[in-house]
Formats: sequence, C-alpha cells, structure tokens
Amino acid sequence: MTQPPPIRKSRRASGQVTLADVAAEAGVSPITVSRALRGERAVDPELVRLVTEAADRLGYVPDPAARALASQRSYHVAILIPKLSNALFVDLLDAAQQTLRAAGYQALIGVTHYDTSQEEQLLREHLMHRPAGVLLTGLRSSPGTATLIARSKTPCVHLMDLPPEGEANVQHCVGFRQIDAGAAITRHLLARGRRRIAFAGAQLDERVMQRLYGWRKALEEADCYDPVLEWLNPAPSSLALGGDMFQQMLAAQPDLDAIFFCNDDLAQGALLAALRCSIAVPARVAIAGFNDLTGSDQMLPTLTTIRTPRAEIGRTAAQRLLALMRGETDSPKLVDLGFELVVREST
Amino acid sequence: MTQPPPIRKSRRASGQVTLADVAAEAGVSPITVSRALRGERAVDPELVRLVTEAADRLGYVPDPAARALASQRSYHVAILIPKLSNALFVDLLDAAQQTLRAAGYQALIGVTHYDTSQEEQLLREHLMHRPAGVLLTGLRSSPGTATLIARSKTPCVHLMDLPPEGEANVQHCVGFRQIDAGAAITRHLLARGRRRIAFAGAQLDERVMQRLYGWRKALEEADCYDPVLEWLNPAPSSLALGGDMFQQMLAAQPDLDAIFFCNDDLAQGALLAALRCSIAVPARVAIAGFNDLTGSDQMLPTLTTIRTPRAEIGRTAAQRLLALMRGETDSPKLVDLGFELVVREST
DNA sequence: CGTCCATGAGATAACGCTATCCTAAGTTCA
DNA sequence: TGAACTTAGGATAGCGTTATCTCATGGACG
Repeated sequence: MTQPPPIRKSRRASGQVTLADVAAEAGVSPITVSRALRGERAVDPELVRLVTEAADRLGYVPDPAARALASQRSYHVAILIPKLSNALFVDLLDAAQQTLRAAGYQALIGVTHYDTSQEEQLLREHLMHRPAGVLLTGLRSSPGTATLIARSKTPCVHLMDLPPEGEANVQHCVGFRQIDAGAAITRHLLARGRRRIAFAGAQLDERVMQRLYGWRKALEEADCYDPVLEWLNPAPSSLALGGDMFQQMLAAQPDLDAIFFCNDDLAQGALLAALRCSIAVPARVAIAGFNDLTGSDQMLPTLTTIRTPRAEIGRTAAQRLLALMRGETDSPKLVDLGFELVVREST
Repeated sequence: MTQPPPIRKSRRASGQVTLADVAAEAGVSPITVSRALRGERAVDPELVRLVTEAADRLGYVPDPAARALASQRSYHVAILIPKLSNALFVDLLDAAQQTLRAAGYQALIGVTHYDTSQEEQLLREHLMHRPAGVLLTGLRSSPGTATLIARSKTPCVHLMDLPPEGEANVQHCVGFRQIDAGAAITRHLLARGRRRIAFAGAQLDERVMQRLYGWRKALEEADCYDPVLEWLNPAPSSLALGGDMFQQMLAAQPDLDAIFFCNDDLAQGALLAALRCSIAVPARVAIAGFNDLTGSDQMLPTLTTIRTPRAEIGRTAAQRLLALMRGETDSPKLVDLGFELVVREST
C-alpha cells in the first residue's frame, strides 16, 4: 500500500547538503561532524580528517540560519554610519567591512542620516537580528541608543572620537581626539602669523563641534578668540556650501586672514571660489581643511589639512570588536590612533 | 517528588518574546499569530486585531533566523559593487539599500574590487546565505557568476548598463546605454567644432569600454577617428591620474582640441592641471567628463559632463528585484533610465 | 582493585518559526 | 438536499543546527 521508506536519508529536496549527509558519508553522528568542523571540544584527529574529507567531497556549507537559531548567536555585525555621501564614513565602512569579512562575519550597514531617532530605530531593528556586535560612529548618541546597547549586552565599539581625558568611561572607542586635532591646525595657523582665524563648520555633528572647541581653545590660549569669527551652518557639507560660506565670511569680516574649514570638501569649495574671484590664497587669506579627502593634494593651491587615519580606525575597531566578541575584555577601552597635520600651499 | 510543570510556558531564558507568548496572550494558536502577523491566508479581522494588540503589548519581534530556517527563504539581498571608493557605486548602493530596507529587506554588501574571481567568490559566499535576491553591477560578469546565479535560481538584477539593442537577452537590467552616452558627449564636442577629440579612460571596466566604443562610433561617423587619440590606463581613476594623463596627452598629441574623460574625477584632475599649467580651457582644449560627480559644477571652468541617474538606477533596480522576488515576471526585462548631457563652461 | 575522573562519542531535545495536512462549519449548485 | 467546494482555524512535523545530558572506556591513584 504505502511506499517503503527510502533506504538512506539523502539530500533534501532543497538540494542542500546537510550535516546529516556528511555524517552518513563519514560514518559518524551528526553532532560529531558539527564538533569536528567547528573544532570545538576534543574530537579524535582521525575522525576530524574523515569528516572534513567527507564535507569537502559533498560540498557541505553550514546553514547560517540554522546555526543562528540553534546557538542563539549570529555572524552578523551591524555598522551604523551617518551618511554614505561622506567619503570619510565610506572609508571607515570599507575597512571595517573587510576586516570583519576576513574573520567570517557579515557586515550589515545602517545609515542614520545624522538623526539620533533614526539611529535608535535602526539599532532596534538590527539588534532584533541578534548581531554578534555593533560598530557605532561617534560617542554621543542618544540615551536611548546607549540603553539599547547596554540592555542587549551586545559588544559595541564607538568610532572616530575619544571621550575627554579625565572622563570615567565605559565605552570602547577607537579614534583620535577631534578637539586636539582642531587645536593643532589652529595653532599651525597661529604659527604662520595669522591672528584673525575664522572657523567654518557645516553639518555640526559631534565631531565638528569638538573641532570647534579645539579651535576656540587654541585661539583663547593665544588671546585671539573672537566669537564673530565663528561660522556655523547646519546644512550638509559640500563644495558649493564651502564656496558660499567663504564669500559670505570674507564679506562680513574683511579683516580675517585665515579660515579653518571643518571638512575638506568645504575647504576645496572655498579654494575654487577664491580662484573664481581671484582672491589670493594664502596671501590674502590662508585656508585649512580637515580629513585630507581625495583631491586636497590636487587643488590650486594644494590644501593644508589634518590627515585622519580613517581606514585604520575602521580596521582597528573591527579587530577590537572581534576581540570583544571572543570574550576578551582585558585590552584597554580607548585606542588613540592620532592624526597628522599635513602642511601644503594653502597656508 | 518532581516539580510540577509551570502553569504557563512563559518567556524563554533568552528573554525573547516568542510567537507562543503572543498566542497565549491573545488566546489563539501560534500558527494563527504567524498568519495574522504576516497577513497571509485569510484570518478573521477581529482575530488579527487581537493578535496585533497582544504582539504590541508584549513587544514581540519575529526572529529572522527561525523564520529563515522554517520558510527556507531569507530577507537578505546581496548587493555586489566594484568599489566603495567610487562615489558612483556608493550612490547606487545607498538608493538600493534604502528601497530594500523600506520593504523589509536587509542589504548585504560585497565589494569585488573589479575582480571577477573575487566577484565569483563573494557571490558564492552570499548565495550560501540563501539571499532572497541579488543586485549585480554590470552585465558582463564571468561565466562562473552567471552559472552560479542560474543554478541557484535566485532573482537577480544587473545595474548600470544595458545589452546591445538586438541581443537576445535573458538578464534583468536597469541602467542606460553607456555606448550611447559616450557617443552623445562626443557628438556634442563635434558640434562645438572640435575635430581632434581624444578619449581618456582609466580603470577600463566594461562601462568605460562601452563609452570608448561610443566615442569611436561618433568619431567614425564624423570621419574624425584616429587611434592615436585613444588613451587607456588600467590604473584606478583619480584626480591625480587625470592630471597626469592630461599633461601626457597634450605633450604627445599637441594638435588635440578636446578630451573626453571617462569619469569626472579624471576630468576634474585635468581641469586642475590645466589651471596649474595655465592651459586655457576650453579655448586651447575642451574637456568633458562623465557621471556628473560632486564638484563638477564647482570647477573652474565648470565641467561639461553626462549626468547619470545612478540613484534612480539603484532605486528602480531594487523595486524590480522586489517584484521578481514576489514572483512577478511580466514586467519588461530591460529598463532604460537614460542620461542627460550637461553642458557647462569646459566645452 | 575498585573508585574517581578525564576523555570522546552519541542520543535527545530544543531553537522559534512556517509548511502542510486536517477538520469543522458554512456555501453553492444540480 | 446532499455532494462538492470554500473558508478559517488548529495540530503536527519539520527546517538544520547546537546545547545538554548520558554513557562507555580507560588510566590514575589511594
């Protein structure tokens, strides 16, 4: 009447080769295959050989979904960055992604558009996938974000900035002190004899604000601080905006002799505007940028800037996170990768 | 002797709220919850209300791993692009990612570095996660890639280019004809009275080659084609390379009166080099780019280029893929989103 | 020489969800 | 009016792994 059962439980209809298939091929139990392949617990080396050979022969690949379900852990890492249109974050993402991939982890990217509520929403979505870890851009996310991370107990590393020196800190951070970098380039302008040094900031995220504080600090120390030299514009950073700000600033404060733009794209826009209006740089006004983005070494004049180790930050943060996910908690929480002042023709 | 069983199967040790919890809360069976929440099959609207309310109250979120395992399908989409350092692909990725996310899908990115063997390897890795769909940049991937896709039966949409007009085609593509765009900008230069129009290409991926063919075609039609005007450099495209190529080309072919650079970054580099060397653009030589990248409208002179609808391509391709994943196969396989010639000062 | 413990393998039961089959009640139509 | 079909819900059985417990085996040691 009824069909006799098949002799051997063979490949599923899905065409997928399962652990059970490998087990049958190697003549051991499925759980032994699982252990042999993961190198977990002690398995007879001879059996390990048998199993790996059988797995190779059958072309076995573990099913990540089944693995995640059974073990209650995943091989995903969420990376949250503010924007993809800023090369800075793309470099960060690229480096982190590569490092994670090499370790067998898949990066899931989330774009927050500089919006803390979107960041929170994204984080919530990502956390429900139970990622093995999270990389967050910046330190000063919303309290909600911090709570989510803490409650989920997911390992997390923050990118790009470090908390103030003295601060009792619980977060893992890889970056450099934005405030020091802002001060450093301002001091360079002071050393060049400039005294009316303006600050031009756009986007106004936490990193830009830190650079602003650095600029303030350096000018106050030199007794050159003047609040009218502070230009802040919440619009997204761009070449066009840089050009506009440059012209407005010169018109409003004709005596300024240097401008520190919070990002290279603004500074590049300013250099192009200067060319267009035949304003001599650095003779009439010195211009400095930040991040050493593509093209800053090609401008006319070439742009003085701060080179930020973004690829290195992405890589290091990923390595840090991998260590945390392995349960290593001994390493220092803060990694300062520094920055480099790159002096070129524009100052 | 033995402990009595707990009255009600409550939250797991994991702290996770499961379907069973929602079912108990709503007073229905788990499968009904599953169906009500997915809007699958017919469920009494009253019950749906009960269930969604219970789910909200408990803060239920479905477990993607369990879902993937049980249904043998995932909510992942793999997006393979050549490089993150090219703004073109980032725009593509950004748009596609957003569209997919809005539909409840997670984008997994893969970076091929313009290497077909890496592409194949990446695709293999991604396919074993059983993605719901795949977005591939370009049409002419390796035979291995095509086979992998075909065998896995995963829906796939190709981005950026379209196959030649007559070609019997089986792939889904969203883009525009690179060859026509290359011809269009060349014809614009011809219309401006230029006759010695050079082509400068870097990276030399399939899209650049198509633009080259378009350039050739337009020049042959005008009887102006000369192979010595063809400059190809396999190095990655960059501002610096554009400047170098510009100077070499002018030195080697002093009579050339226009250059079509295959990408805006090369053209921008050329414009900056021209400024540096005081070569008048467009008086001495006209310069055209491709893609209308950031900054092309800010250069001095502003750059004539082809505006490519990359965000729209990313969005449309994602929508197309979503339709394919829903099983809709009626829509046309090719979507031509066109391009726009943007004439500015450099020509 | 039995007890204790370490070692390595397997059996069993989840993990949280959905596919599939089944049933009961209502609906249609000859 | 009853056979055939539809509709809405539930029971059951996995999906492919891994966690956990169990069970031999054998060596160390009092």
